[in-house]
Amino acid sequence: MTARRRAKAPSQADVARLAGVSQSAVSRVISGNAATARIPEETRQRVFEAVRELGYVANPAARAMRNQRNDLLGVHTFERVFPRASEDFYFEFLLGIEERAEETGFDLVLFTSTGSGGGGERKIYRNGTNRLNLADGSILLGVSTDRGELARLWYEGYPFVHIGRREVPGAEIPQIVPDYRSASEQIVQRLAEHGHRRLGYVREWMEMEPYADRRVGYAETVVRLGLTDTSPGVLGRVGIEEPWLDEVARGAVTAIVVESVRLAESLREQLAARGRKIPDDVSVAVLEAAPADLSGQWDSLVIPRVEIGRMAVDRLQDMLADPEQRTGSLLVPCPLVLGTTVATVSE
Amino acid sequence: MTARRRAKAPSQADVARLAGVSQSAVSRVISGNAATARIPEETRQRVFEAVRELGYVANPAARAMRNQRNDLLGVHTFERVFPRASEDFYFEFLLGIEERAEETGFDLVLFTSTGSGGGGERKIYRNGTNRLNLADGSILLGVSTDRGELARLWYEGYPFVHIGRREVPGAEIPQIVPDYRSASEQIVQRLAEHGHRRLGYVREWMEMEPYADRRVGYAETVVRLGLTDTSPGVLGRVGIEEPWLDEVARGAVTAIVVESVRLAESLREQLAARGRKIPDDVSVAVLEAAPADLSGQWDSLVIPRVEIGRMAVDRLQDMLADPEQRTGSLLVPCPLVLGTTVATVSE
DNA sequence: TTGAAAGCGTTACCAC
DNA sequence: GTGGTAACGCTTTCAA
Repeated sequence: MTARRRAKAPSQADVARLAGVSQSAVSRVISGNAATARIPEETRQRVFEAVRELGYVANPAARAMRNQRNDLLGVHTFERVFPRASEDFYFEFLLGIEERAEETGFDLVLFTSTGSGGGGERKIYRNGTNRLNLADGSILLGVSTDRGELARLWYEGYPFVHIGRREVPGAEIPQIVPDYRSASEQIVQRLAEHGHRRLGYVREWMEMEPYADRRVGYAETVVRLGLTDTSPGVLGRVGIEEPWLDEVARGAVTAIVVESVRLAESLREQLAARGRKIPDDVSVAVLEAAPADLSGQWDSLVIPRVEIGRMAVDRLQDMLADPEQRTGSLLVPCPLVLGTTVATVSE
Repeated sequence: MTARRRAKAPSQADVARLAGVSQSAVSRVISGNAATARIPEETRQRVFEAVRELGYVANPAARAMRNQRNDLLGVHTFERVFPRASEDFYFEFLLGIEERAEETGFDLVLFTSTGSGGGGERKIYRNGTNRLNLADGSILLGVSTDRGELARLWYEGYPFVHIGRREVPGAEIPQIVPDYRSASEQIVQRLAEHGHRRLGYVREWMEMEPYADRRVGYAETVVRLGLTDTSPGVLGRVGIEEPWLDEVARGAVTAIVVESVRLAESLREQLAARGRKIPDDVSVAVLEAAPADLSGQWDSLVIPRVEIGRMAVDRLQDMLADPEQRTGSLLVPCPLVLGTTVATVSE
């Protein structure tokens, strides 16, 4: 047995010739609903026999061209999907996307070619052509700095969903968005319930929407509950400042809300250097998903990534089924994680 | 600004009409090598202007049909790519595949639709049609129980590479194979160098090729170096048997080679229950990649998964470039990991 | 019930 | 240099 030299894949025409029927008959037997034009059993058999003999398989490109669809869902990440760093941001989204794609009978295209080559940011449009077009619709995820691309994509009417919030002026991009704002509200509320009235806020350097949401949720709730916050972070200053830390050590605030685990860890260290402990002296809550580690579990929140991936697939398929559904986003609740870093205020 | 209702994507014909040139001119300007048929700068400009105005983007299906290629690499896994279990078998292969695909400008199709729906085994052929065809060529990975599918795929001349060894009678499937045989040889050799002469072998229940390779490598080297093995495992009996363990505890063997971490852990426990410690009383080496854990690092081997993924992409692209290269596999060395579970024989 | 033929959007060949 | 045109493989309409 030797492999056939991939000469020319047999076409329906070949099958038709062998079976002694017309090409359209072959098409109808193979993919057409045999119901529409009932083919006599005997003809069907002849066709199937020829198919088997020739090893015919449909040419997907031709099908796609004719049908104007693919059953292909695109996944575009603005950074590499599988980063080498173990801190694997996309993985869980992909988990959900794959699960749901499998369940609904779609294949997935990972747009990797669009890379600029050097591992930098990936672009959707490259020399005028848009690879995403290959798929019926796409799920976009990651940090896109170039909003113009998103706007253009949306304007052109290409069906896509964005995972994570991204505002683009003039375009109502359908998004699946973790509800950081409400999660932040709940966290502040919980701190208040534990008797905390003087809070602090530590922000990351990023200015992306997900952070904006957290900040709005925090700030609003502080005001609504009549709490106070005079920390540098709430004014827009990034990171942890020394003079403020000294004030914290002196008891200026009883609870701190931090945007990331990274900053929270750093905060813990610097407080320790001043002889202050979490949560005995200061309570701390983190506004992102935080794994439990050696020193306990941060009070934090859950980002239901798998579920978000699944929702994105469903949302996209709704769009494909009904082009009217071109806009409309989904807000996904982020449950709180009760950890060991928030205590009732002692005073 | 409101999104265009995805009416009909503009085609080259539309562009040609607007620019007042022929359709073939448009094609040449856009994708044809402008060198072949030098287009005057002024014509090019007109075309580009029309492209911009219409928001034209090439139709990939038509291109694929015409060019008989896609620049799409398929990835077919016989099980779900992203398993929910954290023990993520495919992940590192994918890492390498993605890296290399990006570097070489190919996109990736993940064939998820071929699932039987229930999370069971995925099939390549379903009701006569072969989804893999969508991609220029594919990388297959995982445990395929149905060798007939592989044989058919190969016979039909579809370009693919298999990650991991899989023998299919009559088909010379190109494979990227971790060299377990040679790794096993080296491990036995190393045990011999540490003075071990009476060895034992513990095997998994699986009968797949990768295990066969390990067993051959082990058995051959035991014979070649004049060592002895009278363990149940070397005779083909699966797992760890009680009576044999008792013999081990009595000193019947000084070193044991185990096919998996799972079995090695179990072995450690059962030896401990008999008051025997690794490596003080018995040395143990594992024939798979073993993470360091609390009780130290198993003497084991490295499976260079990322590298294997990258090699698979390259191998596949060689096949695409030159259809003569339809056969030919690559053996990838698995370096040894020197751990803490092999000691020099004390007697 | 079956077949002929048009058309999907692209590229490449061959005249002009 | 440029434009017509055939061809890629498929589905579907329209006749027979």
